[in-house]
Amino acid sequence: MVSERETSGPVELREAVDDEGMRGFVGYNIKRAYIRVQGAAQAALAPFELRVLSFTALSIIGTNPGITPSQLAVLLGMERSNVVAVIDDLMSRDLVSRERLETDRRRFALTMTARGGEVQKAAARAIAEFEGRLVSVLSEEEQATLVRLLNRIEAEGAATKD
Amino acid sequence: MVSERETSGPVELREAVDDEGMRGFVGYNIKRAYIRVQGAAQAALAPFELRVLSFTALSIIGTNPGITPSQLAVLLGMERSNVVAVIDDLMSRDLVSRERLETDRRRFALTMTARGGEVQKAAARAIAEFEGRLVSVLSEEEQATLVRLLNRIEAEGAATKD
DNA sequence: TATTGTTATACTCTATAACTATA
DNA sequence: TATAGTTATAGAGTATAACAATA
Repeated sequence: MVSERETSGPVELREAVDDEGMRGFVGYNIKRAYIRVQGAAQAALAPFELRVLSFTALSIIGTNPGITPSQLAVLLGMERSNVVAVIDDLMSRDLVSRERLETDRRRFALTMTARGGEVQKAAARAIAEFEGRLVSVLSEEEQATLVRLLNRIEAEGAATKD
Repeated sequence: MVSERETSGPVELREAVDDEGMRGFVGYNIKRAYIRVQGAAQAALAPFELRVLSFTALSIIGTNPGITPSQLAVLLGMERSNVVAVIDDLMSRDLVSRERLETDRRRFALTMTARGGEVQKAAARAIAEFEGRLVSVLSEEEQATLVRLLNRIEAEGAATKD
């Protein structure tokens, strides 16, 4: 059994360190790139007082008028219970409104307000601009390739899990 | 000014919903793929009672013997203060050990123990297996392309930020 | 009985501020 | 004065369990 230190003598400061050992994991590389893009999105959304999650919820409600909180939870990949606060926040700022379904009074139909549409549109432009500063190091074709490869991994993950 | 609902009459359940409106953002696609791969890594590490962050720290210490907590924090992309608990956990389980630097007694040199090396090796195999179930939908060449494209975005983010 | 929205709660992850010991 | 490690704390993000209203 080897001991914890291979060499003996005084311990010296290691000036150069790196994460090369982790780069073999595809997931690690995805994570690192994700952190950068997430940071850019947060910075872009800050002036609108929106978080990435809130913006995503707002956008999905906008393109899916009448969506219920439960359906939204599935798309956001989170529990129903955690969607409540997101919707409450968007409603309190008049970005989203809701209405009970007459056919099933347990459910609510969510819709984006006119004000919500304006905010969403401006926020989307801001994200595209900030994200573009990073992503534009890739050509349009490379961006399309990247998204296609990522989507295949995501789809396989869904297939494995569900 | 348009009203919140374009159509009038009773609200009906929208059976089909989707997130197509978000797919135009490269970051959204990165995030969704990341969630899948992160989930696979968590599942792979569960038997070892390691979290993704702990495994990453353990691996980096293993390939950078003598690294200090501050240097580790930089590589992990987090604050020094949050590294403390990670190191404490790894040390309490005899996966990592530390020793004060004689040249600067404020700093600690971190090293992986023999036991840590065994656990890291087994955990790395488990992650590679679980991650492989997702990533193997891509050819080796496609995987390399994916990593290369992600790394360029990450590098641009670092350049923009730092 | 089952489902939708909701509340309460806890745990993880992360950032900030302040402390200590060393430099 | 400045830096390394540490502690305390707070804010997001997320999961689980239990409840009321409705089906």
